[in-house]
Amino acid sequence: MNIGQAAERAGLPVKTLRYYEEIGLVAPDRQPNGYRDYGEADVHKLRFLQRARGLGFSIEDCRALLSLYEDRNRASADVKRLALARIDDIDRKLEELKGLRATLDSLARACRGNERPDCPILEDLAGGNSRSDR
Amino acid sequence: MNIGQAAERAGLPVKTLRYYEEIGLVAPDRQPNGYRDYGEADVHKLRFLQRARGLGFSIEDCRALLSLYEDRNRASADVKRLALARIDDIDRKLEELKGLRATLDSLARACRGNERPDCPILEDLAGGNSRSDR
DNA sequence: CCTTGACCCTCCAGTGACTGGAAGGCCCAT
DNA sequence: ATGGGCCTTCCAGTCACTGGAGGGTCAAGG
Repeated sequence: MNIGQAAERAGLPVKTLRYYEEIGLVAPDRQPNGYRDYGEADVHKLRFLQRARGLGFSIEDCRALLSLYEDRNRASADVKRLALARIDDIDRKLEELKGLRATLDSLARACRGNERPDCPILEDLAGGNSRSDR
Repeated sequence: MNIGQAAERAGLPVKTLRYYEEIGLVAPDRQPNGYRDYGEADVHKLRFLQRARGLGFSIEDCRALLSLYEDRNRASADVKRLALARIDDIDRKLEELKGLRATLDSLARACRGNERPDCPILEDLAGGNSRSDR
């Protein structure tokens, strides 16, 4: 099938499919007229990628996952290791974001948000550790 | 002062200072030998940027924040609005990450992680909505 | 005076994962 | 034969830097 239909079925933009071919992730056949010719197995791989990317795996992770998936004799331990590493990444990111949120929230709460020029948010940004480092 | 010292005091890499000059965020004077010459006010702005970037404000947000900061007559409401918008961004990101984490976690829990080739993680990635769409 | 090493300069290229657009070829229906 | 929709390649841009080449400047030590 043509790239448009494959993209539709994979839930990915056409541009992304071309990009994935360029970096060697999914390489479709070519029709005599030069059009890419995606088969069912390609669409399957693309869907796999769509989902894995959506779960935040990097392209390189996806490449590993895909080769694990292609080679059904590989141990599921490898895949599990990748998934657990992703969970750790996510946990770190969550902590970081929660910290940011708390800081911004306390700043916003302290800010009256009126017409007067003084603003605790700007003061904090300006001061760094406020007056504790002077 | 030279760029190296300014970078040190702002807690930013030298390359970043040059980049900030290039995009017109902080433009230091020049010494006769062509070296950048950062003053106290510049260092102040750089620290401001370091902190704001660390809180996840984009460069464009920072540009707005900085001009608000420079112009002390502006209302703090503008700043508060920016901060609240950032909090909303963070909340959305947190929800998204929690969802990803839950999916990965349930997948990893279901995976025995042994030598056998079957793996619920790969099966989920392959199947999309698993069997509900066949 | 010369060298060494730390610092500084500009300019160019690369990152990740696409995205947008130009310029042109192919296919099908009218 | 013409129009519209698909397809092709190639190039440039995104964001916020980061790395490196190739060279200039400065202060200290021999």
